[in-house]
Amino acid sequence: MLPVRVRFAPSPTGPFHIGGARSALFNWLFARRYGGTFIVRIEDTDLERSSRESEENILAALRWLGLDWDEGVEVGGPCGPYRQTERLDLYQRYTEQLLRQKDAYRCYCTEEELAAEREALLAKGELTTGYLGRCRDLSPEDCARLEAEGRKPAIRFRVPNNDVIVVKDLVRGEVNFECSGIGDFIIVKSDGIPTYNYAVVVDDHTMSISHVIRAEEHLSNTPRQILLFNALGWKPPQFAHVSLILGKDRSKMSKRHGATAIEQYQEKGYLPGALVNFLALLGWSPGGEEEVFSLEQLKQQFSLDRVAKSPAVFDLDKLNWLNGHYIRQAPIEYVTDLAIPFLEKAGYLTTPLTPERYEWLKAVVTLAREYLGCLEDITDHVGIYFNDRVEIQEAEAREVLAESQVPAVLTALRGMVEACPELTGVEAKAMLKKVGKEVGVKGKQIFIPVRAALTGSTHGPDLNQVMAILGRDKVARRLADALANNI
RNA sequence: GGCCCCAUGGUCAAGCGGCCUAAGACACCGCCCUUUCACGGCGGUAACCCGGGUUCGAAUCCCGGUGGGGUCACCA
Repeated sequence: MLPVRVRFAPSPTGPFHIGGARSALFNWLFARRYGGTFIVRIEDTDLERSSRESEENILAALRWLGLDWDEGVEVGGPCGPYRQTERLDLYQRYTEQLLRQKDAYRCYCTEEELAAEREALLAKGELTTGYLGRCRDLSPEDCARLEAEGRKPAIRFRVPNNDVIVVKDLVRGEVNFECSGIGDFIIVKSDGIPTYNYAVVVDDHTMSISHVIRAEEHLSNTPRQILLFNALGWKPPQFAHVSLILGKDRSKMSKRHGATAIEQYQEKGYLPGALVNFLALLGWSPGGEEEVFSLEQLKQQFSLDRVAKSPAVFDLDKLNWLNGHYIRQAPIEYVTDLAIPFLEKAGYLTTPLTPERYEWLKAVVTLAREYLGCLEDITDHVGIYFNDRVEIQEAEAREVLAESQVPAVLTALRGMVEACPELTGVEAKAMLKKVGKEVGVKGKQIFIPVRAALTGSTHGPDLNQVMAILGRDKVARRLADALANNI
């Protein structure tokens, strides 16, 4: 078997899409699983829309996800350059070959003419399938005349008439396409830049790509590419077309379905490991009952024959669950560090933090992370620790505070707290117990009002820990406020 | 519309002719744990798109229908 060489070949024309990330992941996993090479190539032949900025975004996102590449932009390699606009002379060489072989020809039709032609056919009720072939058999004299008019030719590939192209796909099996349904397509635009279908073939061959793993939207392009491979006398790589990621309404995932850019998930506080785990399970399954996998585990198990053929709906609920799981499992310092920017942005915090403050923050995050689907949500759960005054969150809290035993409970507790130099969780627990004895009430009658007085809510994390985090002074003051009916 | 792909619970999915009175996960519901909420544990509701074949036997194979999706650019 040939050495495995796979590539991820994004076009840097916008934010890095979740679907692109999954393609990248599958390629990376495949390379790592079989000891192959993972290549990143930039397909920037759309001069209008491509930008260095979005190229850098994509590369940064790849690194953030933990997907490193062996060859490609920035790292170099033996098959470079890895940006298509830097390989123009290469394409030109093969264009000349195709022209010479008469597998390609110059087309002088303008975009306007083609659009008009298409419209005319549509008006007659005939749906078009590709180019009609006006310039297919131009004589050298015709070409000279057209060029004298100032027309710049594009170059089209001459699709043979009655052939059938068979795509042997590793996930879909054999897929047949009639050439009659294809129509001569442009391989070099009139500005001399190759089109996607052409550049991809030259690059995949010259980079010795063994497997092309990409989204299903490219399946119908594949026969064109195979035609090109054949005309150039090259052996096509193996193909594997992975089904698309769909939005809730079952159409291709797009902006209107919510966040589609990797960057957005990063900004909301999703952990790269969780995202990778989630994406891997979208369209691929290891078969067992386990759902949580590290990148390391994934790369040991991944295989194309367990890739599903049917499209998958992006389920945010499941992502949130998985991400929450990662947030709860990860080392507390890691999660704390990731949470800091969100807390800063919410105005709860200013950095740098003193070591004491950082330790305190870790305790806050420890309690808060139990509730999180993503880090962004942490700000909804920490107000009680940062705010100066307590705000009643629910009517029930107010009702609880109005109960008859409450003044005695709060007064007793307040006395104990004020007499205590440093309030720890252990001490808080002991105090609450003692309050019960002194006042002669127990259980809920103590805990719920104390919680309400301290946090404005009747539920929340472990009360002892909450008290320890608030500290002696804040607890004492809040108890006093509650006693004075001041909240 | 032409061409192509796909079809198991609301969602992700296991299943690759008998082990299926169909796994697991998310979501949902109940119970337990707990001072409360969450986490966690236990349990529950819920699916083979339809119609024909093939076969002793079909969720699994074949054909047709229906439904969904993709693609038909001098975008990738």
